Amino acid sequence: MTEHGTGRRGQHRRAAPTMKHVAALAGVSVMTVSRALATPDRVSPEALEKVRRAVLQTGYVPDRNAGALSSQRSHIVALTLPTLANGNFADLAEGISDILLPAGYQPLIGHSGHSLEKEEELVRIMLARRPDAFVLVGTTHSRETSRLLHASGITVIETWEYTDNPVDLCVGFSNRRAGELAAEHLAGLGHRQLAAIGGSLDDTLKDYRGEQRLRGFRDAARRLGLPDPVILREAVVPIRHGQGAGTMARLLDDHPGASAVFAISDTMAFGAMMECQRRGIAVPRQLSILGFGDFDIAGQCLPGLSTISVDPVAMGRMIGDRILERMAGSAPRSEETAPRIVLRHSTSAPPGA
Amino acid sequence: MTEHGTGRRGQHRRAAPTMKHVAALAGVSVMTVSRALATPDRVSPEALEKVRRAVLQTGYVPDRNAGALSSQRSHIVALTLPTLANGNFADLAEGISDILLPAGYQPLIGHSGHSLEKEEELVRIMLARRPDAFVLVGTTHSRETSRLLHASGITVIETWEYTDNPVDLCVGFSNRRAGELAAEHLAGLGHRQLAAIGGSLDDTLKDYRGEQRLRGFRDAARRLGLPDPVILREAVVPIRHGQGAGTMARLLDDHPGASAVFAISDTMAFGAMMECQRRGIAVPRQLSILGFGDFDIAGQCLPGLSTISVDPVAMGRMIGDRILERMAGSAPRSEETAPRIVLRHSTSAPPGA
DNA sequence: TGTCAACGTGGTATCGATACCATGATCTGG
DNA sequence: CCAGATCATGGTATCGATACCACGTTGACA
Repeated sequence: MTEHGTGRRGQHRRAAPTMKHVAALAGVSVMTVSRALATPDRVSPEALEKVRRAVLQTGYVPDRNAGALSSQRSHIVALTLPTLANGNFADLAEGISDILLPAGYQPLIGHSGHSLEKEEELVRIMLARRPDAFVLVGTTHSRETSRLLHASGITVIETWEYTDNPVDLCVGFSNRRAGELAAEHLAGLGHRQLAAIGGSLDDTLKDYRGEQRLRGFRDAARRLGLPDPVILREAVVPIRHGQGAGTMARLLDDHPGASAVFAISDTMAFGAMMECQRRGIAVPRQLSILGFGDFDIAGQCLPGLSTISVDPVAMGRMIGDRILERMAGSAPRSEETAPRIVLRHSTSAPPGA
Repeated sequence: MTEHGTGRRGQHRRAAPTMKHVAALAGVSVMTVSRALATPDRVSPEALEKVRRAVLQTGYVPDRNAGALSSQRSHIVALTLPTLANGNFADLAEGISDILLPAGYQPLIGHSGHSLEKEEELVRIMLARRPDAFVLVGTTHSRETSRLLHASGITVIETWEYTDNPVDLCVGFSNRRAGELAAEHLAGLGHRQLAAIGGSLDDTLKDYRGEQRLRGFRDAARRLGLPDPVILREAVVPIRHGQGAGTMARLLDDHPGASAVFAISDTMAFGAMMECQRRGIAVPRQLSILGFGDFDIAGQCLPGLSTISVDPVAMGRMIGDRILERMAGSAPRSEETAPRIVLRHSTSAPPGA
């Protein structure tokens, strides 16, 4: 009687215990078990205790996929990141998890390698798990990605970049504003000839958000009456293997006039600093360097790297909160967060000032 | 007719299209649709074409959870990492994904924050999704974790640390061996008084694998006839916020005799190098520093950090391959991978040599 | 030309849970 | 003391897919 019925479905691996097993052991119906686990206050204390014991004894873990099928709520939240190997995105994911896991939601993480095609593929695969919400990094997506998400009819949250016209909801900062902030900070220190180093524009691996930062940087410089910044780009996406050293070398060789450099990411900024060290250029006395991202390394290197922080953990938590609100039936609003300067010791007034 | 039956289950959000919708549109049965998607070669070309068109038109994405319930194979692989904010683990996850995703498996990633209690909680939550396989980092788990995994009867792969007695399968390296390698390298350069810096032994956040490395380091030094290495530990888990600078300062103050330092992670090694730079101690001329992990930063800093690499991407792919083999019915074997030294410029012969 | 295998297709039961409804027991109030 | 509400519980249908079986068609071969 405690064995499963016909066993027709072939010889699978030893099956995990089901609610039916627990119910039989506890001497109650499966419905009572279901309620005991989901809404304990609607079950008598005695029944609850019997169920509790049976669960412990069997090592029962409910099958949430089956539950999802029945209730039409999977309690899964999909999350597509460009890559895991970037502290900021990892932090974002951890922030989201911190909020969602205790609330009974399971984050499902994927990485697209900065490619819109891979993102689309990923979205398709993840939609097959019927998430209750979908978090996307960035606001640039393929046409088909948008169509799929729209057809699925689920909550979509775009992040890492603020937009006034989100697909659905948006929690993010303005990359353009981050760039402006960088220019304003450097100009405020007295620098006039600015420079910036960023990622390239390969066809398939565009760094959309980095470009936004560069644009904001240039526009702010113009607005402040400075000459147009020198802007150099590397041949690859800057995060990870883009060290910035090569670009910095080009900058130093070809544009010796610049007294301050904004790097599109801390990784590049660090590489740039190393190139300076190699050449015996003192940072910040001879050259100021400003990064972006506030990665761990920014606080550890010498001199400490001044950078722009967007607090990804906080952003992740905000996203988690928005999702829970939406799941609870309320209508949360999009939110723009503010990037802020973290001052350390890699920026100062220009040499002759 | 194309509308769903009773609609009894309340007013949900706009529902995603189902196989029934596709079947109706294509003018075939749901079984034919199912086969068209799963085993196209068992369906006539005409039917296949009709289904294909209907799928495109509806934007249909199959519900893999429902499929999993029916077929008893979820095509989910659970993966518990200590943290995402560690390049090595992120690489491991990407390596696994690279293999599994194209094969139709979905990695489900969680992070335990180095805590066995959180790992257990995570395992429980992930088991609720009925993964076909479970990948765990490390070989130390709570009693209940082991019980749950055992009761579930699924494939378990332990990694990041090799053991002869795995729960099920193991793909990893010997942390002890990594430590030995470090001592052998430094001894081979002519160093006699070695030192090592590592993570602390808090009660809940033990760095088990780091301790193994330290043990291997000490044992190898003894075996080589060197005096016992000085071993200092930080008060927190070394990765991420453990910069190593403080420990290095203690080492320089209290044990000036050591000419070479092995750091339990590149993060600490980098902090140690910065402390040396701060004090004007030349690396490697006055002091050799050897790291572990071959993080990106090791190749970027000055001098380049000599370190021990365990090639996490390759390990991840190996894990993915093992899982696929197991799923295909064969019986893959555990595998021990070999850590190897990556020589850069932070280690050399000791000062007086 | 008849027999049998292979092939393409559809019907039905089922996976493990929850929604909804029905039932009987207990409680509350006039 | 009984009507109506509340509570605890169980039975049944169902979520969206696949496993298994059954059937009709076609083609190969003797």
